[in-house]
Amino acid sequence: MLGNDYEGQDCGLARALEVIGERWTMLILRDAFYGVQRFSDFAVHLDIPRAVLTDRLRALVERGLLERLPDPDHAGRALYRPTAEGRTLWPALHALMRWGTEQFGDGHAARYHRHTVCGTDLRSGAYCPVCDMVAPLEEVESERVPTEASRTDPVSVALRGPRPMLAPLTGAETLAAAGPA
Amino acid sequence: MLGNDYEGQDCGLARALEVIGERWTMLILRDAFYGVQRFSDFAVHLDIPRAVLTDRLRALVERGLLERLPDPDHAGRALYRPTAEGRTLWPALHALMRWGTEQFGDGHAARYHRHTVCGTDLRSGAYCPVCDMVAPLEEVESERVPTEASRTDPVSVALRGPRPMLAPLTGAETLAAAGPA
DNA sequence: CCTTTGGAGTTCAATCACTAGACTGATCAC
DNA sequence: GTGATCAGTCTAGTGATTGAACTCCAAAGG
Repeated sequence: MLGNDYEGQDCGLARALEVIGERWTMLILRDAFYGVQRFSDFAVHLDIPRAVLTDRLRALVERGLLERLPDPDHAGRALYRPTAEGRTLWPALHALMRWGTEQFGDGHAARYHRHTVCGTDLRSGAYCPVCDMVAPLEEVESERVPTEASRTDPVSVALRGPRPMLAPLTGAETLAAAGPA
Repeated sequence: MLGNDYEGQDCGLARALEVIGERWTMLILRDAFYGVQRFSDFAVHLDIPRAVLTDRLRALVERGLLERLPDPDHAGRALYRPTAEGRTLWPALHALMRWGTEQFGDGHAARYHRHTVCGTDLRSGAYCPVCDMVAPLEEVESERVPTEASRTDPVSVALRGPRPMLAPLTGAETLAAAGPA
């Protein structure tokens, strides 16, 4: 959406938006947090034009929020994974996600995020009130409450959970979901 | 940037981005939280094309995040203020702002947000660790640490603070700042 | 070896959004 | 009434996004 820069603005928010404010970028990061790693899985799950996906992934890798590494199972293909720096966006992203579901929660499905070490549902900003800390992605599992309107693509099905955040979507998962209909 | 919708995505994040994901929208809300209320003040502070500002303000009013009311001091002009619903975005916006300043904190100025009832600096998500609560905008004051590179427009100067969030920028403030140079 | 398939892009024309700047109509200070 | 300011609108030019078609490569099947 944005495309670009807010050069006149000397505020952290403007800096943040220059990196993650473009259309699709936050959704790509969200998927990466959920364990999506392959180009084709992002594309299927997001319904995003591939040219845009290519561009956004490249930008995120350039910015150091994702890392691109060769897929051990398929020569010539790449996997995209959140870097440590990228994972620092988790609380902010969670806060936005929560706001969205709270505002429009009626007809839309909710997704729960739980702190695995204590079983507590996270508050806005991925804060665990029991442990008094921001729950890092490695300690979070998520589950989707299904609705009639849920997407049925293999990636959406595989991500219904409950499953740990960051756990890579395996080929078996997406194939099984797509599988013998 | 975005322009629009992510209709296929049944996720709170997508819903949120449909409302506040367009270019400029979050910066407009941020300014509104700081007390900017007049069209011209938004325009001066953001360096935003006026056609876009008109459009975004209209959309935010339509969505119920801002309210538009007649300016008591100037017939025919309007003021824009965050609604209660709009203010629920504060924690998410604060989290993003914090992330931006942390990522690029070196050369760029920081802005502090303090919980006025206890004097504590807020954590990401506007959380006050001392009071164990999210500090609502009404209980927050902010202050800008000035740098050489700071903007010098009247609105930026007036917002340096310390000053309470939501406190309206008066005509006197912006005039005094612009004043006898 | 040859062909086919599917992933991961790239390229392209058409569309849509954003931008800067000129313009308008209303209000206000003088 | 004149000029200035504000809050917009309009318009033309630019840039980003889109969907479809195209390419390149690796692996699988025969």
